[in-house]
Amino acid sequence: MPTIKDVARLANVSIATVSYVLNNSGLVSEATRARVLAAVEELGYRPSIIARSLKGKHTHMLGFVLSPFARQPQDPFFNEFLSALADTAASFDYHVAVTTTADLSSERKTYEDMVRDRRVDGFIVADTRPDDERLAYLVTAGFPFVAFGRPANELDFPYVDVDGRAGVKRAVQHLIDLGHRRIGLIELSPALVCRMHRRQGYETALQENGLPLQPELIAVGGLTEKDGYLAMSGLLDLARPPTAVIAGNDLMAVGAMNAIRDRGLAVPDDVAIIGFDDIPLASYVRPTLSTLRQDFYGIGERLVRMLMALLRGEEITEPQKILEPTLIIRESSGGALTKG
Amino acid sequence: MPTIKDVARLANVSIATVSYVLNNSGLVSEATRARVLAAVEELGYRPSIIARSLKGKHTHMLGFVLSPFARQPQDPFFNEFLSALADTAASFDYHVAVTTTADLSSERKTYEDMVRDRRVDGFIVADTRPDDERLAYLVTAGFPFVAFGRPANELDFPYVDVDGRAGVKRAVQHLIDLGHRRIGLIELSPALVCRMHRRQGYETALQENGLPLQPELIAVGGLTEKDGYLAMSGLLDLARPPTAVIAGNDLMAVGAMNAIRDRGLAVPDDVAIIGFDDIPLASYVRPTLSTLRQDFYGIGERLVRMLMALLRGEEITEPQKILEPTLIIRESSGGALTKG
DNA sequence: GAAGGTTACTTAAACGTTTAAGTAACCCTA
DNA sequence: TAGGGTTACTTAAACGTTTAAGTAACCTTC
Repeated sequence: MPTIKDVARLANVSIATVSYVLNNSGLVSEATRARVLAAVEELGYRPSIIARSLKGKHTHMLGFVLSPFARQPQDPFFNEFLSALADTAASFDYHVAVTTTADLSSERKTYEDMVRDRRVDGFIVADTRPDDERLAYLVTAGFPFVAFGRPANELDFPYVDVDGRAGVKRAVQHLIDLGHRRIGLIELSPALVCRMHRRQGYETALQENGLPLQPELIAVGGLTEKDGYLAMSGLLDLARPPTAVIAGNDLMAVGAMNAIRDRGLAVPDDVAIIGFDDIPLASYVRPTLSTLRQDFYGIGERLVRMLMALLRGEEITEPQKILEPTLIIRESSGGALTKG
Repeated sequence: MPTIKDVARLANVSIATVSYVLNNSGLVSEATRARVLAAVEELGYRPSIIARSLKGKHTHMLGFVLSPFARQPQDPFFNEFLSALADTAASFDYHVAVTTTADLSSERKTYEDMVRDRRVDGFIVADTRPDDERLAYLVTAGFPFVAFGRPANELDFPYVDVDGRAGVKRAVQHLIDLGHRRIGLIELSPALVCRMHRRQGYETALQENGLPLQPELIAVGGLTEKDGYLAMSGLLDLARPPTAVIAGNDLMAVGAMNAIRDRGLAVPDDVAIIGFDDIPLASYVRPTLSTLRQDFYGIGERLVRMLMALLRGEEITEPQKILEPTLIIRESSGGALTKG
């Protein structure tokens, strides 16, 4: 591996001159510049990022810590989002360091360690939570980061979020338009900030249509297919079960569909279902799942751009960006069938 | 951020002594060691990995490059495998740098860049291919790496692979035992080494049971659900379609099931299906999918352990490890129904 | 009681960069 | 023609570690 010294020797200049040429700083004559560049080419020289990092104060690394939530193997969020992070980071000559945490209690320590070890220049944090220790730590430590998801409190940082309120409201409206009057909600885990906004969308839609809010139609869900299965079973046990249900994510929606089928009922004829996310599974499952689409790739891309601006001290164009999810109507909501 | 100098000053020793204490090398008296450790504690000192990396020759980073194959959002391989890499690396105080490549042509360059920039100490390469440029490059460059998958040629490197031959053979035997005589195969992409072994398993099983090899029952597949759908459609167009089909992976198996259903036929009554991988989708889909399970998490874990041994110059216990996939019998093969 | 060994340190160089400060040559300008 | 400015470099320090080499004190051993 050639170093800057080898280049300097070959070009017959000092290492400082080589550095100036490479960084386009300082005053270097055209002739010398050409000689240095030729030497660089001949030796196949690449500056050591490590030496650069030691001198400057950046590592050219972005951190992404997998939370116990996102780590569920069936969650394709992971895949699309991470691809976006890596792709976009690469376009800035950055890389993404991925770490995991076994449990929530060690999560804060993981962030602290990465900060103290100066492993990364900034973080991308996903799935904001109420009382989010990660956000609290990073804000007080003054360490650069961006988040997928809003804060639950008054913490100030750049983020991208999806408008769960508007999304769920539109989904409920769609079901009401189809004639449904008893609409259930299988909620996301209370550990996620976005649960609150979705609940608001649900309540607002009912209210605007003059429908009563019936607490028994709101089931505590979670994250997994099993959570959805159990929540739906509970709703079906009611004296008057809902005729349509919105689930907090697609995984739970699929679980709900299985629960309905296992009772000998049909989707969407007996119960219509709408999910959230538009994971690939949504179009594989039969009946295909109506859902609210989040563009994970686009969100990841936008987050990295924001973080890069932050690191460079540039102005962030839209430091708090809310994106609308798209209602994708497939078979499970009955809308496509009724119309077509 | 305190440095080793601050610790040395506080403990009233030289920085060399601090370093010796921290690395458990050199001779340091108990009293001095205790004083240094106290100073470290008081200041909350952490050694700079960057400085360490500059001195030593390692970055404490492992590289994983997402190939255009693995990057398909619906491929849950990604998720489980990467979690394993990150988890296991963390247990060695290592991190995983994830990079993507837009297309195959730029892939080699991505590896070269990471090597030349000394970004990582070693690589984990997934999904070996015939004429694999990545392997060829890393072997000739003498850069440490381990692979998920065997080489197609005589290249020598440590790897973990799944015995696709034995797996498919067992699956075919299972179908034969259920009475099937016309068994089809939807192959994986020819760009993957493992396709060949699976084909061998298919052919061997037919042969051992005295069944003829009928080339028209072998369909060129690919990787995605769509590939499976198209391949199955082709098989169903035959004058005498197969009564059972093995697919190269679960995604294609699901595609095949949808193709069967869209013709008004039933799984497993008209055509039995067995997939490969046991992705989470396999148990969500109805009928649930019989498949050959690969333990992606376990494989990732094993690979990192091998790579760490390689980096430390230790002996690798089993440098070429072949694992048996497990045949998981669910509804789509008809076996469970017949028996139960 | 001097030679040699051990113990417990310190000094200083090195890793590969960046960059402030120094310098020498040249060209203006008054 | 001395003083000052510009140009085009070089020198050397610094970033935070590791580690070979040096050193001084003490302990053996014969």
